[in-house]
Amino acid sequence: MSRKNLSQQSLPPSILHSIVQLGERVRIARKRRAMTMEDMASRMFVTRKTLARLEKGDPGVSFAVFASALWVLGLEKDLLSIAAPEQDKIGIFQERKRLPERVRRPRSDDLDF
Amino acid sequence: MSRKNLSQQSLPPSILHSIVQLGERVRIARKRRAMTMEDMASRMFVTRKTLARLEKGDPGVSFAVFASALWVLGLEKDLLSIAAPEQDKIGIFQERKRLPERVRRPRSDDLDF
DNA sequence: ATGAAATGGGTCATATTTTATCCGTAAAGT
DNA sequence: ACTTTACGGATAAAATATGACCCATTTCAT
Repeated sequence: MSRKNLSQQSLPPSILHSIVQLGERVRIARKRRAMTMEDMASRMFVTRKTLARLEKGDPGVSFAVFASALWVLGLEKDLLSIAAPEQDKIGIFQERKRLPERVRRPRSDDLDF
Repeated sequence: MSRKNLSQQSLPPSILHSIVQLGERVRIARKRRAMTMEDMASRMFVTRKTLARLEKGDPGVSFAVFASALWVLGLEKDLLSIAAPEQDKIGIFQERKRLPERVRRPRSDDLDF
């Protein structure tokens, strides 16, 4: 009903800071490429104001807007450096912790290799 | 008025693919940490359904939701590997191209160093 | 095998984003 | 210096995301 807790409000400050910083980076990259906000926004299929919100670090912009910006800037491959399973130290450690002390031989009939 | 062109519709397939892939990565990281969707969602201050949309690769989820997920997973530092100005090859190249052939000495009175 | 718990999916109400447009200001190029 | 233009801010309307609550199904541990 009331949607009391949107991420925007109770957003950890460190996250908000990261988002603001990413906005600044998008702006820097755009300027380096000598694109106006209008130009870039149209290539992203959004309006100038939406791009402005992104560059300002508004946490409410959709992920698609952010991804589109990276795409227009030619930086879309950066996306896939996020949460890569093979780099996830915590995840790998946790996974190992769940392995059993001793392995049990399967019940002879369901050998799947 | 009509909001004809939302990013969701005219979204380059390669971007959509990246978003879907990121969703899968979030799901993998969550499972590795043995968290239920309900558990993780509550730590993110969102509902289970919103987290489900994220893991499914819905481009419409807000950037805050995505960032919160990374934060809960302990992967928030990954965010800052995106669009880093000092790694932006295209940007650096474009910037250099804009430098003038020859530098002009400033008009003597406005030396700012 | 069995039962509890996790996940998937639908609907409705509401908050928020996004668009479109106008105008003022600041900045850049000539 | 001047003129063009990019940028920033307010508004209203439409589209969408999000939350809350429902139940069905699957998955997991015992």
